[in-house]
Amino acid sequence: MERRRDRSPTIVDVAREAGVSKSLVSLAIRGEAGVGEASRERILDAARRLGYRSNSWARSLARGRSQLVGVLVNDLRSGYYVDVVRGIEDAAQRADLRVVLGEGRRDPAITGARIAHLQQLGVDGLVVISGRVDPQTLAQAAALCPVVVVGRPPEVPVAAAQVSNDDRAGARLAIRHLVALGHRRIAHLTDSTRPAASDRRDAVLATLEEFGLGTRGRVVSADGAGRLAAAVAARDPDAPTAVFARNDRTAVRLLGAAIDAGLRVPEDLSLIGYDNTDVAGIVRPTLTSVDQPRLAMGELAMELLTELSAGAAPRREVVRPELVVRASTAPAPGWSSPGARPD
Amino acid sequence: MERRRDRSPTIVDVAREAGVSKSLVSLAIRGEAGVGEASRERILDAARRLGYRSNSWARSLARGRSQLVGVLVNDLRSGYYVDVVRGIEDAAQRADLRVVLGEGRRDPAITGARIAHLQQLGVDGLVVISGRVDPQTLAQAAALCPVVVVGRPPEVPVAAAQVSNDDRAGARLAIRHLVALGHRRIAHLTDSTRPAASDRRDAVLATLEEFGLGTRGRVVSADGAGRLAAAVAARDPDAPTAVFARNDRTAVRLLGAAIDAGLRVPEDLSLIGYDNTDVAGIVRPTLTSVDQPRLAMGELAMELLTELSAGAAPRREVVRPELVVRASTAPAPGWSSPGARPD
DNA sequence: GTGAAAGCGCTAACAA
DNA sequence: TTGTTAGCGCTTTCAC
Repeated sequence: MERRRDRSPTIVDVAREAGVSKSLVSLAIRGEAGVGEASRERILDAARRLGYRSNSWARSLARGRSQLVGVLVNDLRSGYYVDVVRGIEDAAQRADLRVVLGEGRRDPAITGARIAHLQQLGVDGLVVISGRVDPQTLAQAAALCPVVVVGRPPEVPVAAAQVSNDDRAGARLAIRHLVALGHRRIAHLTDSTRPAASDRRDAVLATLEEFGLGTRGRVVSADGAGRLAAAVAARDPDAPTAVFARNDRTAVRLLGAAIDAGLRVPEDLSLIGYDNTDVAGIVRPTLTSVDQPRLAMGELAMELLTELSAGAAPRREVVRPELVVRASTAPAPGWSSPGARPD
Repeated sequence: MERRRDRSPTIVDVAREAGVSKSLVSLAIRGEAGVGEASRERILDAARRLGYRSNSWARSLARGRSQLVGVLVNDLRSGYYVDVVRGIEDAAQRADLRVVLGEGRRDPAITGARIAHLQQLGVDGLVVISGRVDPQTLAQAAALCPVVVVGRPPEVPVAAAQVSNDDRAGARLAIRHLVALGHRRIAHLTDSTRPAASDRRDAVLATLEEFGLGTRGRVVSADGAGRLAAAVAARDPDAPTAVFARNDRTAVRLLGAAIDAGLRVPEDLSLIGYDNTDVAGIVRPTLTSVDQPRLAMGELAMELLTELSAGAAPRREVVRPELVVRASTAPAPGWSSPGARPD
């Protein structure tokens, strides 16, 4: 009963062609020890002649694993995720694993569906790079296979490992940089209450307080970017001279609004983003931003995944962000020499 | 011989629990007809109780296909590819297929490896969205499963279907727009000789010629963006007043160089990109760009793939680009009223 | 070093 | 409507 007229060759065909048993072919093809030099030669040769291609469905079925790691990213348009993925891919390659990718499109429902799909595929492990994933989705996923979370979703199952950056430290870097430049009215532009965002916000307020710079009205919703720019343009005495946005996306949107409002950046308004994505180097002025070591985070994620698969307890790693100073930040208007550095 | 201590339940377990045979379970779970209402109920119930999850390796192995379509994109950072993927995913969902994604990182070698990997996975079909793929790679791929190419690699195997946009038409749109704005010295910024790029270039030159606007020195290499900006800034009488770049990436790089050189865009220099990616709306001034209907192209690709899988002959579809006018193009310096439109 | 045989979990023909 | 059985292509004991 041949299903397909010209089925592709199997180890049985190779075995017949080489005049050996199929078990030997299996060993030879995987490069296992315990095959005579002569047989090995004949087998590999026969395989080549026949154009043999190993069937991964059968292999996975027989071995009970696939050598596949699934990676779910929140949004492919953001260079942030893509860089983490590359870190993962590089590490995976070294571990002789293959990566399959899925995108959640910033939607928890789609994210859940894609995660289910990846697990359906039979991945040996899963890396979820998204803050937009329901705790329940994540818990279910972690029950099925090793899971590493990169970033900070609302909740991380106890069984899962995690890689994240120190958001409080990152926010402090940004605020201290602005204070050092003489800024006194500093606003934080944010639109989210998820852990990363709220930590950044808390750290902003704490740091402002530390410097005795009132915190009232210093947190602005991201959709108020236009109003904020207008206020600065109108020389509102309460308007900030510098803004730290929760990420580059938000910062770039404000930059657009500021330019549209006729402001000069950084002369009239300094601006800092977060994530140091490629767009930060593309816009003008180029954007000062807090950098997360994305490639390293990806590689770290694979490391944690490997540990988990080996049965180790899940670890949580926090990496340190760094400030990358570009052209969007300058001394506050009227600020001359920066006496003692505030830090 | 149990390999894993707590192996997950199989149809056999479900069958035992429901007191029926495993074939009936198989039918019931897939929702096939020919299962008694009572049995179906009992089976699904048992499956739920046991937490049964169908094993896709076994299913694929038994059925000879995976319901998977592989998608290879050139570069995930570009919104262009991502949008095409979304079109594909939407169409795939309707056809009850799942998408697995791979990235070629703008490198033919990596692209080849990823394509091989996707086929190793046993995809039923493959969509390659990349101009950066070797003819040989593509030919090998097309020999293994149905392949649809989106875009214009150097060569497309006869067995493969293709979706592309009319690059000549797109280039004409751009040039005509600039001519209509009174520009007479128009340059084309390009750095590639692959089919799409060279068609755009040819169409640019042909269109300039059509309008009697000399073509000498009108094609500038992309890495000459800085020099070009400098020439404009120096008021070189030969310098262009408008530039059509081969894509948004290149256009945005030139925009940066222009701003860095102290130029005002579009007052001193008009600028058009190609692809209408998200970055076009993000930079300031916003970028006029030639739009390819990416979502539709993705859906079309899935359509062609379905046809191919059904045994139809491969088709080549060419879609029409459109010009999206934004803020980076303005009348040429000294140009007053645009008499009769040149088109 | 090599071969025989029993699975892996599922589908699909065929019988009942 | 339901059960039986023979694969799908590979891995992995266990004999030889």
